[in-house]
Amino acid sequence: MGGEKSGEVEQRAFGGPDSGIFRGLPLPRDFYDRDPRLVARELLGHFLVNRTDGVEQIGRIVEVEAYLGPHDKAAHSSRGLTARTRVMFGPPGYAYVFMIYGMHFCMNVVTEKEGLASAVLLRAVEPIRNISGSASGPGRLSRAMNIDMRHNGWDMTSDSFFISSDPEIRRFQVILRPRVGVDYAGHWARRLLRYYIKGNACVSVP
DNA sequence: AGGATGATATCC
DNA sequence: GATATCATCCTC
Repeated sequence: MGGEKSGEVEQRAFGGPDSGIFRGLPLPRDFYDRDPRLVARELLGHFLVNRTDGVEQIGRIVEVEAYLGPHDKAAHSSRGLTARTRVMFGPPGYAYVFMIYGMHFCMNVVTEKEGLASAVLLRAVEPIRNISGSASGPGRLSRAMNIDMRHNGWDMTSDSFFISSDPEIRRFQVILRPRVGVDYAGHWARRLLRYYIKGNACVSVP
C-alpha cells in the first residue's frame, strides 16, 4: 500500500462560495488513523474549514506532504518526543502546528495511532470562502486561514476547525514529487511524498 | 542571493 | 547558556 506513483482519484467539489452555509461534516477520526501517504492522497480536493475566529473560512486542499514517522529523517518526530512534537506522537485527527523561521506557521494533521508520530503537512489550499490573499505554501496557507499556535493540538473532528468532504464529485490527477525544504534529510529528501492536484493554479511549487 | 525573526535542538 | 538550524516568504 501507499506506492509512490501518480494516479487518478475522485475529487469532491463544493457548490461554490455563494451556496449558503457550508453543511459538510468533519472527517471521522478513522480517516486519519491510516498510513500518512494514503491520508495525504485522499485529503486532496477536500475542504479545510476554520470557524474558530467567528468567520467561516474554507479552502480546498490542493497540495500536501506526508511525514512517515520517527524513521523518516525529514520528520520532526525523528528527533524523538519533545515538547514541540508532543501532538505528533499523540492520537490521529489532531492538528500539529509549529512555528518556522520565527514568523510562519505550518499546519499538519496527525495520522496513525498514538506513538507512531506520522502526519500530513497542508501546503496549499484554493480559496473558496472568506480567504484573502494567497494560500499557496504552508506559511501563506496558515496566514490566509488565520491558523496559529492556538490550533496546535486541536481536535480536527470538532465542528469549529476540521476537514470535510462534499457530495459533488469531479476528477483530477495526482502528481507525486519530492518534498520541499528538506534537503538536509539525505535520501529521504528524494522520496516522492509530496502530492498535489495536477494543473491546479494554487499549487505552491508545480 | 540574502534577510527577517524566534523557537528548537544540540552542543558545551 | 551559546549557537546553528529551520517542513518559509519576501525583496533585491
